[in-house]
Amino acid sequence: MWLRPQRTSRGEPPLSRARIVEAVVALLDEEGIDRLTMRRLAERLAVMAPSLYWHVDTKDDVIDLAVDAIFGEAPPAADRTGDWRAEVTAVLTAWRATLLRHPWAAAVPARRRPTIGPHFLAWMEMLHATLVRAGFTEKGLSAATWALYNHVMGSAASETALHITDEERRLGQEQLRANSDRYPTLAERGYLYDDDWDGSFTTGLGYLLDGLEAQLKQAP
Amino acid sequence: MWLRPQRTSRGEPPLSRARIVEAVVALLDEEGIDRLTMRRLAERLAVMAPSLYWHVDTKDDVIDLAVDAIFGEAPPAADRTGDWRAEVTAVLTAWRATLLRHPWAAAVPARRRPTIGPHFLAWMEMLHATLVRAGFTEKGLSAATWALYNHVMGSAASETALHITDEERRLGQEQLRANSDRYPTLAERGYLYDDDWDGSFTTGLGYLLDGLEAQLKQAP
DNA sequence: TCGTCTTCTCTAACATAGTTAGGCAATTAC
DNA sequence: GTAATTGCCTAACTATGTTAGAGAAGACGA
Repeated sequence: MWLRPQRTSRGEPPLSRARIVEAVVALLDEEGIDRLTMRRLAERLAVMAPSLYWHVDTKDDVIDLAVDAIFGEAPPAADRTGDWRAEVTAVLTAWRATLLRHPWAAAVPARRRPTIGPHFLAWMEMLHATLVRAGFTEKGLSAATWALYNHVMGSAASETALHITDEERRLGQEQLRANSDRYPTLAERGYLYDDDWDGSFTTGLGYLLDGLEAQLKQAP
Repeated sequence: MWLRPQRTSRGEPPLSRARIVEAVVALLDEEGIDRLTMRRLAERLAVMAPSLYWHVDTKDDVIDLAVDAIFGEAPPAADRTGDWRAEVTAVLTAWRATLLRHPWAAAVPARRRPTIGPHFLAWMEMLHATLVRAGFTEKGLSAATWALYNHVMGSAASETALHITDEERRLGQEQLRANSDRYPTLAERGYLYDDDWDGSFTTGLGYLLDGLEAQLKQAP
């Protein structure tokens, strides 16, 4: 008994959901989602893995908490300029920045249940409210929301998942050229040739907003 | 020796990469990606798990093969009507149908390396070529490709991942209403309220195409 | 025809994972 | 002061991806 280390003398605060969340985000940022294990997470908290299960039900819960946590870092700004295009752009740009700060995050929702954490919902509320004020209703609102949602999430997911090295890019180009009969356009222009993700996001968002604006003017 | 069953007398064709691909797609379709294990896949082929590794390097390879295989089922149609909007719509609609036939597929690329299987590349070539014929070049082409890519993949991923039961939807609505001060718009209109995925896809695609068309007319 | 080589599957096993059971100290509640 | 609760621990179970190495069947050359 006397040989065992005293728990409270470790100097660190006891385990708590908040500390777990903090630790898992740090772990994901530093090592990526493949290296997230309950044991590694526990180690970071100077605790044994099963202890985590007192505060959390499953590993999936931990991931859900992590995703919601990053959306809580920078709550959506709410400057109602009256210019809905600018507002949507601002929301989505900040949204995207959050996802890129935590490159593991964009891929998570695609594979799992709907994200319904409070912080994420705040962003969704922001986007939704802006579109409602812009004049969208019913099906148009739904389609606009999903299109914009897919654009942010998709572009962030693409950017973070599709990173390849120069060597891989070179090899890919080689393969394409070797099969230029099957892929003439790709062989000529390249595939995954463009690294200007910011530009693609912004330009693509512009396309979408142009289309949305036209829709609004047509049926207001 | 004589007691052991003879291998070739099992009546089934021997293991091959093609048979593995066929089996993994069936397994994924029937049981989903969470239930894909090398042992279960092997069982389906009346083989022990380690035997698979003669034909395949890792489990990820198997998944890559599966994804590419489904894109080979229905090779992209190539009716060049001259109407690029109709052509893009046709390609993306078929693309989406493929993803929805195999609900596990849309989530895969988001998490992994770029898809560069031959069948998938054929679809990408189709989309790319259509946009090139429509008049897109350089940055605009890249942005258009990614925007459309994200729209198909994203909408299919959303549709297949975000399915919730009526009970869950009811509970979610309840939660939102209980917090209607934080989420006024969502509480009123609902979140995940709309099941018209087809409609959202088509309408959203319309927005995008409108925006793309405007861009083309502006700077041809 | 014999032996050797290649091909392919098997058995056995390892390391790592998520998760559960149950114990035990510290703290809190009465 | 005793009893209940909290919250962490050790030990262990099951599942999974993957490797090592044995061995059978056929191919192939002498």
